[in-house]
Amino acid sequence: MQKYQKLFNLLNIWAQELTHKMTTENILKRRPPTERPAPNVEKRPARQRPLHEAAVDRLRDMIIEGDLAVGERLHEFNLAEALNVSRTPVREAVKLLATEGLVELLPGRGARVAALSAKTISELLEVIGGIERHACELAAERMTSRELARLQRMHERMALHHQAGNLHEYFKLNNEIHVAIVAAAKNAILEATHASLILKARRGRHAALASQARWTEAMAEHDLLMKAFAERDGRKAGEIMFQHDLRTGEVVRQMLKASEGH
Amino acid sequence: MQKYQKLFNLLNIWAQELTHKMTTENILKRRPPTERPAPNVEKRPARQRPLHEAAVDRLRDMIIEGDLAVGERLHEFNLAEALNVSRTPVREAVKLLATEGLVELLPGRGARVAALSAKTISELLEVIGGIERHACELAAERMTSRELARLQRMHERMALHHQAGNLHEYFKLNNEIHVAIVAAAKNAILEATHASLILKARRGRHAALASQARWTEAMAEHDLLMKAFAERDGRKAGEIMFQHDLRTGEVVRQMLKASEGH
DNA sequence: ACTGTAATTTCTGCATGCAAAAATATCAGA
DNA sequence: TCTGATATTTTTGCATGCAGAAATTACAGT
Repeated sequence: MQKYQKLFNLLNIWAQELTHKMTTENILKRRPPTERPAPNVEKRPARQRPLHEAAVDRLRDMIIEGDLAVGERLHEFNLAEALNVSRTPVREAVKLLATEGLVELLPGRGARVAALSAKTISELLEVIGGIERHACELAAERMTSRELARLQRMHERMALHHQAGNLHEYFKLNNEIHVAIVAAAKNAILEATHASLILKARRGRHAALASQARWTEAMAEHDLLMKAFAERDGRKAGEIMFQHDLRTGEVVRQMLKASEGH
Repeated sequence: MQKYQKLFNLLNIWAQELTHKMTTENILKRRPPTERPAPNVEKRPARQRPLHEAAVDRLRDMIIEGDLAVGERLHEFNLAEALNVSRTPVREAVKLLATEGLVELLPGRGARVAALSAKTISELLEVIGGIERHACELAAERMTSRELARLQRMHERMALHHQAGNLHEYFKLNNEIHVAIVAAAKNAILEATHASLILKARRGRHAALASQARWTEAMAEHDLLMKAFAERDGRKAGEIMFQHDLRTGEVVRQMLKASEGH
């Protein structure tokens, strides 16, 4: 709980005071070159990935998985301890998550986990729907036959998981299919925009996992979607996708609404 | 050029060494409450806006306005000096600009201004087109008559600027109209997504400023757009907007292509 | 008990220290 | 003069210091 942090710092100052002169001398009299190679060999910092990046990912997961409750304050010190880094990378990570909309910056008071209201998830899926509709239209024109075939195979595997009642695998493939369609549109900006929105929507995704009725319905919509792609009818595919997303949004919205009411 | 930074630091250490004990004592013997109010009165930190935020905006402008050339390395120390802050807020700002796509992070080597290729601007405007088409459809349904009237007035003012040959004011209003239409769609996520894309596209905007032929054409398209809105025909408005954006994209792309070739 | 105020503690925001990586300069040997 | 090794400088990435703001607690006066 970071009690007496100031006192802790003070003790550190005393400790440093004692060793300060030595440290300064170390800087002045640089280590002779002869002894440099040896000690460096055993040292294995082994860090290729920047800490702030790891921090972003860890924190994002913590928020999406609900480890950090909505509205909870993000304490730099505590998070830094939890992630075993200093406050600096944590601060950078929090700023990034703020641009993603996962956390809310309180000027002068840090940040807290942003609320994910039923309204927000609804808006999110409306936008995702628009983007995926656009992606379908472009993909129908631009996708190679290889890509189309791959999509078909993914779809079939998803159908198998549906029949087997394997909800988790079904959802995973479902997500991959959506991503693959956007990728087939061959527009990097579209892909990146979509990815960032999908990420935010993931927070509400677990809510959708609960609806069995919607599951079967969604499967049927995906069937129609693949038919439209087979005919290379982008307009039709887009419309199906759009409605598919809007319906998903409505289901998630109602579930969140119900849990909000409670 | 940050020559001899290390030496500079070293001198600082010596200076601190001299005052260190005093500082420590100041911390121990906290200032008595009686003399606290007085010295604080004259102090005017006068900073309500976080430095890192100001840094983001300044840097973004510098990149968009071309003060920082494409591919140029971003040196924390230099930028910090230029903006009169320390490296910390600069680092935070650079990270944010990286998520916006304006700069490119080079792991272990800082960052550089990201290239804005003809392809990228083309993709950007394709996505913006898709989003604005969607916005038109939603706006036609959701916008109030007040909003529609306001849009009409903006359009008329823009037409005046067009006739007067006032390019700068024309573009400003043009931008405001696009933003207003997206706002009328009543979807905060859509609005935010659009805003962030527009921001990136601003980098290529000055290129479009040059084309007089496109200017007149674009004005005609806006006329059609307003007619469609008057009829509350979202589908039609959306299509017009989409084509409008694609054409703008094509013009900017060709201009950038030409300047790339040089 | 309740409210407002002062004292205390915690926390944020920024500055700066420092080790190690990267870039650059130096120079010996071909 | 070029090449490659080595020394030097610069730069980054992270850790940590510290002032002041915010939050909390303690407490006096009602």
